[in-house]
Amino acid sequence: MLDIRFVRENFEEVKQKLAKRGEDLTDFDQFQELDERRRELITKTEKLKAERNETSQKIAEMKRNKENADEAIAKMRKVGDDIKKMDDELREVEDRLNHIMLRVPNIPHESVPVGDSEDDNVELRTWGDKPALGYEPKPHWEIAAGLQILDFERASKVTGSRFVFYRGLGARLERALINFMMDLHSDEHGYEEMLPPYLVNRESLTGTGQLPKFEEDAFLIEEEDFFLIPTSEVPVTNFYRDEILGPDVLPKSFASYSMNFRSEAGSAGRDTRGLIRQHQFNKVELVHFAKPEDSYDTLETLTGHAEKVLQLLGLPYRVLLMCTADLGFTAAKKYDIEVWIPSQNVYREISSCSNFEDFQARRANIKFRREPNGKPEFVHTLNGSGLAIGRTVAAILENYQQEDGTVMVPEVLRPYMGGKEYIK
RNA sequence: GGAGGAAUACCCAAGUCUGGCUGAAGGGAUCGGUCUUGAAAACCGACAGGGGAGUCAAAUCCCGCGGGGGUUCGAAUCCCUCUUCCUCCUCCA
Repeated sequence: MLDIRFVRENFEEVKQKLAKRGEDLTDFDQFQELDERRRELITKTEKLKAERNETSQKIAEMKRNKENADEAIAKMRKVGDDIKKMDDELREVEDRLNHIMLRVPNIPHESVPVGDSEDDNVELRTWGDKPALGYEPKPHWEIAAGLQILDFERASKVTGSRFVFYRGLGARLERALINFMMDLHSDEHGYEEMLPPYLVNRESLTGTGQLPKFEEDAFLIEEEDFFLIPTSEVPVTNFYRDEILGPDVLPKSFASYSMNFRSEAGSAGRDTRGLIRQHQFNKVELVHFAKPEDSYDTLETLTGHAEKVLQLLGLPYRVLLMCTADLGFTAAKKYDIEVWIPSQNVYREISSCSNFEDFQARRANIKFRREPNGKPEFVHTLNGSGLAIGRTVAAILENYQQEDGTVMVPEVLRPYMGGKEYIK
């Protein structure tokens, strides 16, 4: 959520910046009117409340002195009615204002390139050599079928499309990657390890920005009004919701492994085969809470941590700076890391590292103090995948495939795979 | 799932029955000071915060006793509702 004061004082500038994202701003135009009406009602109603408080004290005094207070009481009854009416209108105005503000996306950072589509994203760097296979690379689902390590068919029988059974060394590889990444981030990169709840309430999804605008993307347990998490970002960022962190807490970073659940509404027909787009997938997520002046340095560090995983696994990748059109709702700046997928001859997103500045902190009400008795300020939140496990498995199967149908195990994973050099 | 109990400030805790000088007692922690070579102890002092309206900035005012409603001239206190926690029973990995 944007700072309402900032929006009030810089309305045209904000509008202009949001327009760069291609936002529909018809509702946003009501902001000024509602904001003004709100403050007008607050002023009036507070004046009456002050009068009521004062007179109530007098009534109490009169009662103690056994004097007659009927006249004052009658007068206050009328004032009470007026307050109630105005408070009702105020509530309605605030609801409408809130409705608008919760749907306004973040303002892009000045270093973000303006663009109309994903074609305007900027490739910053590439890493690694694409494997020279000397034959037509097989897609990972074919490799997996040959090795009997993934079973999509039985998963559709048991559940439905976009689900999968991992079996044998496939399951072992998935588990190895989770452990490898969690060890790397907690032992080498200084993250505190975390295992979060997989179900969260509405407030949490609102805090990180998935609600109210993107409810159809999440799975809902209607009975309890709980949502399956689409990413650890949601529970871990909301870990500090409605809190004021002491001076010694920041910077704080968590590495969280979780299963993630996404409805993939609107993605029908895309990536229907293989591990790329599943309703359920494992991911190690890196979440940072930073002081405002540090958050852009933190974004670089965070991105480096995600890249490190790919480097150690020996998987070729590139890093993109996302343009204004491809930023997503909550980010002020975002890097995507894309891994090389030989069978498709393209790079595919495997990590997304974002700085939300205080956008999520405002929604989730997460603050910190610089001094023990200092004024609370909003923290900056960031997160990035470190990495999406399913897509990493796909990348390993394809980049490490051998002509005989087996797959070499990247060296760093062998200790996690019982020393095995090949999946065969 | 059944039966009870509880939620007050950073922590503990009185106040709730019986609504009104409660501007929420008291203790601990914390911070500042005295003392000390330094520290502890003791003593002295500070200690509701947070949000909002307002203003150049203030002053001032509003809200606030788990969340949300309600009753009343007036609510920590009465009513409704939700959430969380605790005890016992039942069930369970």
